Amino acid sequence: MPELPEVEVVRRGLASWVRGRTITGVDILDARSVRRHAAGPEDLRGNLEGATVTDVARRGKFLWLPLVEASAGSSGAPASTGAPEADDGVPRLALMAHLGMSGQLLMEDSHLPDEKHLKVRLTLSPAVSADGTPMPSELRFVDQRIFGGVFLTDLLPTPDGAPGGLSESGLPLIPEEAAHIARDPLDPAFSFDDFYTRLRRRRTGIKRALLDQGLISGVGNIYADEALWAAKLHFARPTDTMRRADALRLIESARDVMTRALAAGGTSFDSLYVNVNGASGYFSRSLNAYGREGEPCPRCAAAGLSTLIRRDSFMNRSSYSCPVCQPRPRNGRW
DNA sequence: GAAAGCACCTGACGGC
DNA sequence: TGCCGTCAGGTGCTTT
Repeated sequence: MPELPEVEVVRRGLASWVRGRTITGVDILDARSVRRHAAGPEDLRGNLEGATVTDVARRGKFLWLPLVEASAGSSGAPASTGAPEADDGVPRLALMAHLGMSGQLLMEDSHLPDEKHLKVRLTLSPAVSADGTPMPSELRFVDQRIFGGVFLTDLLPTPDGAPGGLSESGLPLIPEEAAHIARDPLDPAFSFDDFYTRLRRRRTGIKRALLDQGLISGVGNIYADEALWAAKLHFARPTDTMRRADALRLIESARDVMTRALAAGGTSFDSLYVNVNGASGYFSRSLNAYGREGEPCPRCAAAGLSTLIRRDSFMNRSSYSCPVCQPRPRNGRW
């Protein structure tokens, strides 16, 4: 299941394949995967055909391809988003993608058979690699559970003038649909002070806050559990009791676990997450708490204790923690 | 306005 | 063998 490291692996993989290429064909095989494009599949197709991809950017788990449209009037396609037409090479539109639970963005040659859950296919203009070999001609969006999708959105200037997301170009542009998403711990523009100030204003538990993409992005259930385990914090710890040192330790833990996951190519439990070349990551082997119910807590084991990781139901999903390292409060005091 | 609950969705898996 | 229920979980919408 893709979280921030997995999406970043995909972004880096895609960047080398699609920058500067023009979309020459669009096949929408399942309208449910483009349901967030309010104007419908035909409008999406009309706007994409002839557009050129300038970059691949990401904020949190949202990924987008900034687009320079074909010259005004050449395609006859309506500009459904209302973005001003311009011919200055600056992208005004972006193709947004969210992988949801099971989405994949794959670069493949056209002769390869369609995947069982292929939803959208973009055919790209021919290009060759630095070594002269032809690049794959298709960008495919594959999604088994259909929690993800692709849609078109306007690009807006960022309020602070900082890059809208991680990308090679670093343009200060952000898709309208991602403007509410906070920056993630790996983003150079992430502000711990801002995060901590907003965290203290919340009246909820720390894990629920970690999963709120408007407060901090990129953290999903897996890395929330791993970061909380590393920081020795219980998932239900009230946010307004979080000391600055607690919050700092938590953010550094999240940053550390996601950096290591990124280096390992992401976390894969099954075939639902793969990179743009279809390969799985290896970080699941390095998880300390998530998915390890009934197994010894590594930290307790190192101290000679035989504590077992427990699983609790939380927010209609599972939460894994160590009852000794991450204790519940005593007498209501944290 | 903020927090919490729920629907969406498909495949794997266990129990009968 | 086949059916049914449960589980997995990110996001947006609805309810409180």
